[in-house]
Amino acid sequence: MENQQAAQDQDSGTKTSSSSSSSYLCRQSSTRWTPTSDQIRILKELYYNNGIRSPTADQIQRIAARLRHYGKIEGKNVFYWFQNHKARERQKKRFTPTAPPPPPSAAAAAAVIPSPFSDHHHMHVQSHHLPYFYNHHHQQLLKHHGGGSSSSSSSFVPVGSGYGSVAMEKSFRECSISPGENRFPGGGIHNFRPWVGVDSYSFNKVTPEDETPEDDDG
Amino acid sequence: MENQQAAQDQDSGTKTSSSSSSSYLCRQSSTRWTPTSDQIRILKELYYNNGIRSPTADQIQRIAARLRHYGKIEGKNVFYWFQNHKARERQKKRFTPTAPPPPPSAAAAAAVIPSPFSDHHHMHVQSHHLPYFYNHHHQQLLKHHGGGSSSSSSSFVPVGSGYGSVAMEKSFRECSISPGENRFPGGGIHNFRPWVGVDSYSFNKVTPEDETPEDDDG
DNA sequence: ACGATATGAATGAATG
DNA sequence: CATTCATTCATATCGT
Repeated sequence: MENQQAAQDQDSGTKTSSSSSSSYLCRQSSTRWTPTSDQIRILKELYYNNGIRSPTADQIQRIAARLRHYGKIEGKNVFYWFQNHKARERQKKRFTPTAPPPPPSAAAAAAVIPSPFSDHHHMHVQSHHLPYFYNHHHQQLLKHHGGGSSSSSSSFVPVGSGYGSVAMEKSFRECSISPGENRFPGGGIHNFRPWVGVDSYSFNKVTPEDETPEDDDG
Repeated sequence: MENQQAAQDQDSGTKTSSSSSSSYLCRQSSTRWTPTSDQIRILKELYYNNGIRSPTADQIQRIAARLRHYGKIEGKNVFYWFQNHKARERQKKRFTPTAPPPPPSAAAAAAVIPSPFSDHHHMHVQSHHLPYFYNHHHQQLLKHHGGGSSSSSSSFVPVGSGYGSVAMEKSFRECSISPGENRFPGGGIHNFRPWVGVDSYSFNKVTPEDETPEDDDG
């Protein structure tokens, strides 16, 4: 799963199909980050072996810097990856009431815990035909270098220096095309994206549980 | 919906037989979940009659438990089904720019409900309903996910409301993070993105092709 | 058999 | 952190 195409996205690497003679010009220049196999491998290692679930800003920077050797990647990609990975694991656990793990109160249990849901990932090269024809545009991302923080963590200790708890509240997460003096006062304000502001809806999830599982809906 | 047939029942997907041995080395998870007619019927009932679009983990368990009576099913299947169903319906709506009389009231939402009772798609009936062209350019609708009703009540709820008034505007995504001068105060705890920090001074590109930030692990 | 479509599955990204 | 959306891949099935 964690590997669908694993294309080289650091450059305009044209994905060449190594199966059919048809010249499929698969697009990989999507807007989203397409992690490479190596990146996935490292991320998983950090996740399972190191037990990193919610890396701090410091860790994210370093991880992104390291993963950049294998392809274009930004800090936010790392952040999202961990967020998603953790969230999905939890989510899958919620879906399946099978084996509710009792809290062993052991925080050091950072072992390789496979997903109770599907720990297999397909390893193919997605060399198929084009699903449909689509016009792609080139979304060239800005190129920025990574920070050169020499913390030199050991091979096993967490990459983090122990920043503390990152609350990571709601902040505007992206797009700063307008290079203004966007400084954030220490008062603690919630920044909203200037280009959006119509997401307010009156409805809210009621989380109903009054569903009769027998014949109410039938 | 090229519905297959209710044959596999609780047994695993043995209906595939994998007659055509493709050159693909990986068959992923083999047979994916093939919902039975009863399962689909119930799912659609829950979707249309009950207005469940995004069931909570709690409901997913219950639904899966109930549907398991008609065949092997897991929580993830229910989850994916609702996710996909909702997404596809929205997708179809998106790709219908012609002759869609704009239903002003929520009553129109009920109009789009294709009568789950009469619409037994046991075989391949009603399979052709939309040409389903895929010539979508990168124009997306405004993100306004307000379909979080998930009302499991037996009462009929006007689901689907909120898809009418869309401005069809989208801002650029993936604008990279170059905030410019915005740097976070040392004592700041609010609104800081872990993935940024090094980009703060990215305005002054010192190394355009920098690749080796440091050695954290090695 | 091939192509197209329908649809399950996966995941990056975003919001609340 | 939970939930949702958008996009894409994978594949079963049908139409030709």
